[in-house]
Amino acid sequence: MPPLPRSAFVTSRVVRVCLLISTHAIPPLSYCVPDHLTENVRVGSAVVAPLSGYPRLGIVISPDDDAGEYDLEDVKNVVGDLSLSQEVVEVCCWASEATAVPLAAVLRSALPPGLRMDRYRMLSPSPGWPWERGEIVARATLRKLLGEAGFKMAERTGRVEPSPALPERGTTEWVVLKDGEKPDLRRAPRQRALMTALERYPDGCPVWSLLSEAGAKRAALRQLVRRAAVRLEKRPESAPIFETLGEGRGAELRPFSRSAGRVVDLGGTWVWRTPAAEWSRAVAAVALAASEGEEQTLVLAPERKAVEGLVRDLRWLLPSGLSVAPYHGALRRSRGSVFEAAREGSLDVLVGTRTAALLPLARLGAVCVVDEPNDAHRAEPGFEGVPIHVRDLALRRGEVEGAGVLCLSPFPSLRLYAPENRIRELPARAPGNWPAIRVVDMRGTGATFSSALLDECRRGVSTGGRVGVVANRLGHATTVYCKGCGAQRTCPRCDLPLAVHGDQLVCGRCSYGMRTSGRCDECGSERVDFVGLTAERARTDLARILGEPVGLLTANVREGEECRVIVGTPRFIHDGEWEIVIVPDADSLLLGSGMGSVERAFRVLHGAAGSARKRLLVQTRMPDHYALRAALRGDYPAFATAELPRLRSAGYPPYAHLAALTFEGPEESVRRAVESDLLPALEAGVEASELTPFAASGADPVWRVLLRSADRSAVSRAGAFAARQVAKLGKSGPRVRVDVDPEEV
DNA sequence: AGCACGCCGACT
DNA sequence: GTCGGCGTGCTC
Repeated sequence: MPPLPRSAFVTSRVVRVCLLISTHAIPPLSYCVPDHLTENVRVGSAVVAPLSGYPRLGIVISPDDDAGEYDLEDVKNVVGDLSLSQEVVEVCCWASEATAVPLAAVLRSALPPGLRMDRYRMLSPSPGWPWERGEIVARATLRKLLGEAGFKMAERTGRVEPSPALPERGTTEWVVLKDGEKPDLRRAPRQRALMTALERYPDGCPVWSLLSEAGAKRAALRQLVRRAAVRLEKRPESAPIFETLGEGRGAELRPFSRSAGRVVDLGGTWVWRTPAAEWSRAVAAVALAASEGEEQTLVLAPERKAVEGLVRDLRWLLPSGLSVAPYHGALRRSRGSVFEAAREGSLDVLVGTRTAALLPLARLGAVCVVDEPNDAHRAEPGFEGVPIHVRDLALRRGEVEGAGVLCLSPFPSLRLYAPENRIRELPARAPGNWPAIRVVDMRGTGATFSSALLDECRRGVSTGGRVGVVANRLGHATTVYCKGCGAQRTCPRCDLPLAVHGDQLVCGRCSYGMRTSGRCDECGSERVDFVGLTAERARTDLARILGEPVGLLTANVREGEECRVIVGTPRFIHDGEWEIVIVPDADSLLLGSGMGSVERAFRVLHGAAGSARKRLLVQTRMPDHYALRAALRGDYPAFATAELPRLRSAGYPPYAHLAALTFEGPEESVRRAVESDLLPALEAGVEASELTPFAASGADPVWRVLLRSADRSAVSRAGAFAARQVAKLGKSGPRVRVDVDPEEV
């Protein structure tokens, strides 16, 4: 059972408030709590507090009993509907420290997104103003009628104060069945599917939901409107909170309930190596176990699509009487009501993307991180969201809120799985099917495609099966290796693969650089080449040789989906169903220069095997590579045992922590910021790489410094320090992005 | 001397 | 985020 919550009410007269101004320049400030507010102010409360005489919004982050001899201002008011839980505040404070992101920015991501921060409450209107006391008015309206100076005066004198509003409800288009004669739909299967689905909803159904349920396009619906079988109408957007519908389907969850029960009953962090096909049932079992103890479950999935799939599955898997809601960016305005339901405790299961990781839940019982190693679980630094992997937030939340945390993946990230983390493991579940494996040794061949590969494609095509060809991700840093012997250019100091930056080979760890040379150091061959077969090239070459159209599936391109042979990036091949899967260039995966590239290679190969029904063919010049061998056997523990010591000796997470500082600006200013400000200020135990030029995207050159330490908080402190220094230089100075423990360097 | 402008630090 | 203080540099 989770521990009882500590008393959240603040007894002290002074509290520390983090104003919601995202800058490194304003630390949390102390304010007095006036008597009439003591009942309402607690850790997590959203309050109005003055800064330079202006009322601002902030979150109470702690009591402050020993607040020096300061002449403190009073907290002006408490904003209802917005407060966070004490536990979420604690996790936010930790996340701010861990990521070097201002606390205000982290707190914002725990508040409902789409919050209208430009709303003001009319406290005491001047005579003649067209507003009533208590009315909510937009800032723009106030400015227009009062003028800039008049508005500021109104703020200063306390006639208005900020009062953020939850996003207003929008409207949704609904389909309603019309009375009367049904049209003849014998030759219109799509329309028929729509009608059958719609008959289950006598009161109508939102268009988007009906279309996805019936698997139909808008065109089919339009036909039905024309035939007067249905009509469309706008209705106020309803909260996307769904009742569960499962009846007597408990049998499907039974194989999972024992493990799920352990997570919920014992708490703590768990990994469960489970194939993707079972995630919905595993999550449902956890949610069911939590709901039996009257607790809520937070499910975190990497993308919107995965969220929606899980919501759909959970509706049917969980017994009726529970509620499930999705939460992701695309839901826009309707997120407000989900936020509210989660916070007040009326929602049983919330399934969301990383934007939901910090959402306050009244009685959090379990957190599930679905597809744990997926990079999409982490926001890119500099974009919306806190640049930290959801798994790290979930672990911390579980600890603070006394909730069980379950990470699901057939191959958890090693930074999670490392035994030093003392994370418990549930009995792994084997994939239902493992294909026959064929490894083609490409040593001594200059060809891209072996005859075995081409035979396999032809066989697949002739027997009517689908063939999936895994190509590498596009635009990733490549390395250089010898096509004769398979030897790779490595850093003489670190023995890690060198990455290509223009005509330079650069070590991602120590910034050692050398020029590319055309000859192999090992065998003298001149067949030194860039690693990496791009998806487009694989597609055109294969199509030419096979004399057969070949499809292409990547994040940006979807072409020829009906083809028998399809080249795709790992994600799209893993999600598909294939008779035969081919990895034509395993080496570019195994030889990647990044710290996680071997781990990623393992996942791509393991995942490729998992998505092949009959056969997996892999071309390589390193047939004995430990990661390749372990992946093709589906042996994750063997891989972890081999790879973890490598991570340790290379000084990568979880054994050491990195902060990647990316500066943008003229060389001189960047050098000054790094060499005279940052480097002398580094704590003992934090080492810095040299300042290296980095691929520039805009007008200004981009530079990168890596900080490394065994102590995670030391690198993030250094990162925050750099951010503060650069913030002081203002617009004229360089810009910096801090990425603590990036998934990739 | 008097004023515009920009940088810097304080604000609790 | 917003303001005021202060230095610089230019003008009357």
